[in-house]
Amino acid sequence: MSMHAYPAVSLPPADADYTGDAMSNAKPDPAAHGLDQSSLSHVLGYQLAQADVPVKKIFFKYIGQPLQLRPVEFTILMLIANNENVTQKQLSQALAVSAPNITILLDRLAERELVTRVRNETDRRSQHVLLTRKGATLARKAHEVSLTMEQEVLKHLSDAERGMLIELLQKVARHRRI
Amino acid sequence: MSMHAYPAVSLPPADADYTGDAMSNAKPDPAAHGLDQSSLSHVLGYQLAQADVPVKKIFFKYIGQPLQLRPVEFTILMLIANNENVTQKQLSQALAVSAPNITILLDRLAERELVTRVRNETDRRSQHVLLTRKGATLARKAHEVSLTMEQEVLKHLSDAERGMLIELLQKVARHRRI
DNA sequence: TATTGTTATACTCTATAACTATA
DNA sequence: TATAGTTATAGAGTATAACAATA
Repeated sequence: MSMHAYPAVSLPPADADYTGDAMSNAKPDPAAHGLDQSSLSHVLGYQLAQADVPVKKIFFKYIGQPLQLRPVEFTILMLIANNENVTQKQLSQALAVSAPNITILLDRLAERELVTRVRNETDRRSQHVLLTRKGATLARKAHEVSLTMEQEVLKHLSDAERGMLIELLQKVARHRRI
Repeated sequence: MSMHAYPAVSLPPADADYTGDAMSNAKPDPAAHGLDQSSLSHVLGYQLAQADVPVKKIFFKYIGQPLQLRPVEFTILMLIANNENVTQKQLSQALAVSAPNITILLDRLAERELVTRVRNETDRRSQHVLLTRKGATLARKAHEVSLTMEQEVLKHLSDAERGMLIELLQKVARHRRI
């Protein structure tokens, strides 16, 4: 009656019969705050959420605070910067953010004069979203900072581990294609 | 000032700088929805959000809907089930959820008669959170289902890859200080 | 004075429906 | 009739401050 479908590697904390006392572990997870998390160690969603805590904190330190950008806003700027004539519909689909939410997000960015909307003349229902000069400058800065930020996020991982982590996450994300 | 999660985004191309590894033969995906997302491929928070999309979807199918538990509620039940005399403060820290939010979450679980609070007699400021009989039954069921759920979440990964992914996420989570 | 937990408040994200303007 | 985008609204999540009880 094994709890884990996959083989234990070096770090995972406990096995199926582990019932008590998280502190008896040689390397207790600091994130656990002394709690036994063995019944959650196989739950990917839990591990994603735990990993997201320091990642968000570091994002806020490097980009959120200094550049006044939330993650979704940062992502939108990156996508607009790298895609000519992107429409709101495309952003909505690519970001899996509802159309009303995209409207509100772009309203806010437009109010800060970071983006503008230009009506698509070949199909006047849609609009192209563009960076202003100010927006392009901020996007460039944000991308630059993101490179430094990732060094802190992943500083305890080797280059091979970083690549492996990204690749495995993308493999999981591939489910979304369904 | 609240930070909202990275948006759910479709797959970006694989990291071009990653020199590869025998463990995975993943190849770059065609840009989703015709958008170039390469400027985000190195951003871990973005990759976490992507992976979280199918993970959440499958969670709701297996646990969220059938057992009427949101992810944070599921997690709380698991932690209470495996930790005697856990306090709200411990839950708050372990889950990185604010104290007021823990209060509200436990209020809701208590209203469903899944948990009870018992004043700690040695330090009457704190309370121990316990599962009721009904809560223990639900927690057992939820844990059982979570094992099946993970098989679907990770069905595209080999056993070695699953272990590696969990291990790497825990390594990132270890950044947490507090 | 500090800590545990609660209450109150405000702001954000999300989901949905209804609306417009175009096609 | 279908699509792109907007507006309106309600629900849920979370952050913060102020507060109570206890240490």
